[in-house]
Amino acid sequence: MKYKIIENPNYDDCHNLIEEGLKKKATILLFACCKVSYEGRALSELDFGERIIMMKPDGCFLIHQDNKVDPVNWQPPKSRPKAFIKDETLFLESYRRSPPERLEVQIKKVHYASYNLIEDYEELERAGYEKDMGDMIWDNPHMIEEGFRPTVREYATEHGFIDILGKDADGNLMVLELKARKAGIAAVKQIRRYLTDFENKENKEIKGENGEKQKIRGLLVAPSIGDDALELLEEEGIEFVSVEPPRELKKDKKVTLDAFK
Amino acid sequence: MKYKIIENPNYDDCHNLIEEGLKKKATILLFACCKVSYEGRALSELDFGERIIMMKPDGCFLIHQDNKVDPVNWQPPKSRPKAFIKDETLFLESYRRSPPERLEVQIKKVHYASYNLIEDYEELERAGYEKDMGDMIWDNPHMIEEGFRPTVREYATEHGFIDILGKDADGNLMVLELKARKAGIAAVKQIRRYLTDFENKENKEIKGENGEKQKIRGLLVAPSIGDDALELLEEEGIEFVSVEPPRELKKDKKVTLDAFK
DNA sequence: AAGTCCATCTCGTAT
DNA sequence: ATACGAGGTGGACTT
Repeated sequence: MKYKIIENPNYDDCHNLIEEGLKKKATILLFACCKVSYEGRALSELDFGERIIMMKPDGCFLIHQDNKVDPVNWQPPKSRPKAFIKDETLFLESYRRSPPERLEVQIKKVHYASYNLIEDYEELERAGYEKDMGDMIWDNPHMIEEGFRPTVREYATEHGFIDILGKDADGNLMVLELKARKAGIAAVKQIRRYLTDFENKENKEIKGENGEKQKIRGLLVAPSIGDDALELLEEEGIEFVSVEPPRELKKDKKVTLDAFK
Repeated sequence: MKYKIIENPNYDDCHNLIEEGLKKKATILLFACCKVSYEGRALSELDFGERIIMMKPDGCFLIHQDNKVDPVNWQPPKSRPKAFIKDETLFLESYRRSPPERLEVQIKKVHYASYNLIEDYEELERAGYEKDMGDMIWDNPHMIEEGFRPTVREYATEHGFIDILGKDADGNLMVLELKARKAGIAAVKQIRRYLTDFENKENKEIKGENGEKQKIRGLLVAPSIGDDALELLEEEGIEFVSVEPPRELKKDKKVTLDAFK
């Protein structure tokens, strides 16, 4: 059986269904009037009201009000769920060891409860992220400028990792900072810090292979840039290159899997 | 009626229930096998699998797999939901104007569907946050040190807002950065930037009211600090004060409400 | 509408 | 286990 629903259950029946759902590694759903207490990284109380309660087989515990994307209270994966009856009242509990966190739900009235044996073998395929941009530029450096040769990705500096490091046609060092969304002031400052790292280490002018002088160029690569960020960027002598994050999903993996059927 | 559930519905019946739920401003729940496409700030595809779908009356749209706290796909509040049948298949859609985003769910099989008229007038009461710490220190400055007098909160600098600005018993300027959780390197760097702002503006030594020399002291106030952050902090001459965020819920509001019953 | 910053951020990944 | 950073961050608040 794929799922089980009981409507208007008493505490005992609901308790049994939850226990059964937990044992079967099912996802449990309740529409119930409840009161919620949380203590852990912070502290919270939510007085009685109707909510949707979800308990997933990985230990997640979610309590959703009738608005917002985020649950009003929750516990993360690997938390330990429990249901028990005390003083003739049904309680749900979820406990986490580290950091120590406890969620307690006092149930006043259950409208219905269900457990669901979910079959899902798919993972989300996504595109349009910073990493995708990095892959694309690494494979097509000319989209930054003719003659650009990327040499290192995630180059470690004192202030963090430089997304892409390379050289231009004249052998000047290029420091690329990628952003998959509109770039703000923070991104410009980040490049500034990377450049300072190089200045500190080996002075701004570096000797090239043939002994000629080399510059260090800072580039912000993003689909667009905010006005204030643009202003700061120009002051700092940093360059901006507009690149849209790639919006292509790789279907290759799926084709390969299909071939095994 | 508080809710309505239909089990193993055909597309038409499910479509009708969703339409009815949307019209009644209910929260809709489905346990269904579906395929999900998203295009907007990024791009994603999720092939057929069983999921829990939730549509809230504020326009939220959530698709939950059987793990993780976060939904695998979603739309934020104020998105426009729609259900329609095309090519004898049920589709759900949610559209958002700005930024333009569209979520499309192709339904293969609905195990059950429900709408739920949720009554909930409570809001979460919470404590243990940075703001609570700020309130507490503002009202009890001696917990930082004897003679500390806070003067400004959220003081604007070039690099952001200083949580609390004040003076010590000797009239030296104090820059407080608050963290409600264990402080990391980022917090130390943040204080460093604030101090630099002052150095740039008026040099590190500032004249006091009586012309005597004044120092600027940077303080990191948090329940604890990481080892690497502590190291950096000592190098930078910044001080650390251990303060736990307050963990008291204000119940006054509730008492007042009870009095009206 | 756009920017700023906190969060029980979550979640992945590397150490 | 911890540290670090990205995210369709979300959400509250300010401009």
